[in-house]
Amino acid sequence: MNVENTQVQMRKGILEYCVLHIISRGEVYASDMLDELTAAKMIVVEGTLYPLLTRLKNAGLLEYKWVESKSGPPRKYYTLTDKGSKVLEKLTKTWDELVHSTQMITSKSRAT
Amino acid sequence: MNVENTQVQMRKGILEYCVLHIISRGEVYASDMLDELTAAKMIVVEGTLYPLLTRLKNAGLLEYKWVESKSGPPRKYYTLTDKGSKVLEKLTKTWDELVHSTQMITSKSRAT
DNA sequence: GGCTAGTACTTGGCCATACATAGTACTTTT
DNA sequence: AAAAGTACTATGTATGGCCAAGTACTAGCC
Repeated sequence: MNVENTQVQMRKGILEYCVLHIISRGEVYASDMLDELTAAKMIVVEGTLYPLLTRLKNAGLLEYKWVESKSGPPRKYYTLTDKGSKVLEKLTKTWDELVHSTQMITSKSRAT
Repeated sequence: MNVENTQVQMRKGILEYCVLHIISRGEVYASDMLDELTAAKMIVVEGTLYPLLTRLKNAGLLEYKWVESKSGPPRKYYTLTDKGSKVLEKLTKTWDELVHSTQMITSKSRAT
């Protein structure tokens, strides 16, 4: 057990929420998302993002279409399904509650 | 894959942070922590909390002493070690950054 | 003394996700 | 045709939260 590992654990689940949110704003493909996640300092690597997208797609939250690219192989552009939108709503609520709960606990100061 | 599961995943790591914070405020035993976590709507069950405490203790972040109880078996009262305090500081930073990163992403609205 | 109920803590197994790493497929450049 | 770059796929590992069953101690009761 070390700090780095806990930091990894903290990201679990939250990444899924962020990815759904990014896709909800319009069609994107994986590298776009990686750029945005990296810009927000939400460190993610390919090996994490691609399997996540596949999981979300298999769960019926996403769909994609192939789009030809001018510089390389075709890309999968993702969009949210209705089901995906509903899940995103629930996750937003869950995340807000989690932040709130954590704040309730960590804002208390030492008893004297 | 379902929403409940993601909600469980979101708690990963965060729970550790909350537990360290609670202990940092003074000696407590497991049931006290369960009460506070439940009050903050951070749902936790025994089977999660006890193993977590054991992990943290084995990692040298916590220590405990047995204290006799008037109504049942003796209790383990936990306190933070120096190492535990340092880890708590790092996790506080990590958590704040994570909240900030998530906010950066989820506060963006749909592109038009 | 033996029995039940309640409290506190322990243990083993299951599952899902983040990550590392290696690999496939397509396009462009030289 | 070979090399380089981009996009996506596949496999295996580690970890933490949870469930469920179990152990151990105390108190109250007959």
